[in-house]
Amino acid sequence: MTHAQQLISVYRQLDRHFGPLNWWPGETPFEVAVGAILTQNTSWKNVETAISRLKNADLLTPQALQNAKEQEVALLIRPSGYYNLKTKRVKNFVGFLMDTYNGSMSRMFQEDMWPLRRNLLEIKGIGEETADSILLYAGNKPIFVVDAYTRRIFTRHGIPMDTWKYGEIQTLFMQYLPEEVGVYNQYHALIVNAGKHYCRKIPVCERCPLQDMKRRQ
DNA sequence: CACCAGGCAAGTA
DNA sequence: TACTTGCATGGT
Repeated sequence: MTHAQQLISVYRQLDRHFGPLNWWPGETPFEVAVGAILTQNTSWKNVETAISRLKNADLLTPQALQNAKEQEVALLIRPSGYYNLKTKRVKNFVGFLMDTYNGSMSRMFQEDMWPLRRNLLEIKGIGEETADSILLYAGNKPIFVVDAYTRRIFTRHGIPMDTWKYGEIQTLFMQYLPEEVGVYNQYHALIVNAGKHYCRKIPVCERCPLQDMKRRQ
């Protein structure tokens, strides 16, 4: 079985199991971007709480966040963990958005995808996964998001991605999948769902939808 | 109690 | 280039 066939096979199995997931949970592109930063190495449940608290304080806009004091933001996003660090990271992104695009996400997404990705990566606190999550789920750009679940699921099912670089994994998916936003969107959402339910560090493999694949580790 | 969660940057060898 | 460490809350 080639890598291409495995990627397609996993997609089909997970898609049949979970159905359409319609990611990302978030009402606006800006909310999606903030969520992408807050969820770094943190459970989504905690991020939901933090996002709700920002909304209730009317701080979930670029303008409001830029004007807010660090201490106020930190207090509100406290449930998402690393709150001092993430306050700076969110403000770094907001500063870029305000300075470059007058706070407009739609203006930002008028840029071409790869140049914009390079610019996002220059922001302190935005790495490859966060940048790609913003591009795909806030901007509907055709880029594949790689995360810890991707490495773990495919390592356990025969492709040892745990030792691969981010770009190597991303290139594999983007080579062998149709270059469509809908496919990249759904695939990463499927992987996160599969990871949460069946492929945590402490494995829960009994009802794994990928039963027929050879499992390692 | 220990361990984990939809990472990232900075430091060291 | 390839590790290691700090960052922090809430759930299992």
